[in-house]
Amino acid sequence: MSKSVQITQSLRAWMDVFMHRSMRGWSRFVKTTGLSMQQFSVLMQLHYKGPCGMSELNERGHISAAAASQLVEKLVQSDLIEREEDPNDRRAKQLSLSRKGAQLVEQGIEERHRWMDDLALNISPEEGALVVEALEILVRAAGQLDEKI
Amino acid sequence: MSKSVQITQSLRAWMDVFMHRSMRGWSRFVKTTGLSMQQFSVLMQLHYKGPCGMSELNERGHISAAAASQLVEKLVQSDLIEREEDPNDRRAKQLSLSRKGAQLVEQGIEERHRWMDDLALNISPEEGALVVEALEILVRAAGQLDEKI
DNA sequence: GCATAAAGTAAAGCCCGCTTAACTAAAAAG
DNA sequence: CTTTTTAGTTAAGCGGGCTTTACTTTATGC
Repeated sequence: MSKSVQITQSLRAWMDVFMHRSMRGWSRFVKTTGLSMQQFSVLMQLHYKGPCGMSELNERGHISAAAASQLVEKLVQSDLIEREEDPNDRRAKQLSLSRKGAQLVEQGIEERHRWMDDLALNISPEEGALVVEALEILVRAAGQLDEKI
Repeated sequence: MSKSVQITQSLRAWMDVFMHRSMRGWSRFVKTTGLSMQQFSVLMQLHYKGPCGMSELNERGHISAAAASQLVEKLVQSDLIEREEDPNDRRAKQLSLSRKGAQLVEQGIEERHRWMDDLALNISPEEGALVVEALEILVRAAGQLDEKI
């Protein structure tokens, strides 16, 4: 078996294990919040990409402006995000996470991270060094991939 | 920084990169199929766990029997799964992927694997050996985690 | 300045997926 | 053999989320 095929296969095997676990945990968590996936992904977006206007939201989420407006309305009602007028363009709104929204996102991330932590406990220190090195390589490679797009 | 904290942090960093990429790709793919997430997850379940009856479906999916029945009905209509009477218990049904359903699942998995393959291209052979070794450790550790539950 | 474009909202309507409740058919229990 | 339980379906109804259309308000182009 060639080197590159071997890498590919290892990555695929790991992906299968990983996806299965994390997807299940994730959708379970989102369910407990009472929010829809869409709603939660708006929160995640605000967390990772920072505050933005309505238009960014509907473009990135591939939904209509009206849909985005209604989505946001609910999140504002639930006190999870804040919607303020943009001082530079009074038509536009600035959306940002409220304290409560930020906490919820943090909690979700924590949730996702939990089994990573459990996993770490099943790895010996010697193996750990190897794993750390390998993951750094992977994260770097993933970054290079993004640049190329 | 202690060894175990370092492992944890590397795992978390990788998870963030990985989840972001794969979730986005996945939901995009599912959208192209025209199926809902629920519907697709039934297909995935049949793929990974093999044929099963209706009751397994609603228990595993945390939905009512009625919901499962309707879900399955649509998938049968779309010719993605097959529903046959269980010869041993004529009340029960055996659900299995149709040829078309299996192809769709394969396609979805292929889709998920694609960027793993691109990633492999950004890794040198020397790094690759390290990565392969590390991923094997991780898959094994994940397996041990499952056993403990 | 006036027409046009852009940002967002409101309302009406549609489709989807879920739930409950009632039902059929078969198996198990007694 | 009758009763009860189990597997699954059907139908009615609700709510969510989306779209379209119409509208308001603000900015931009000529």
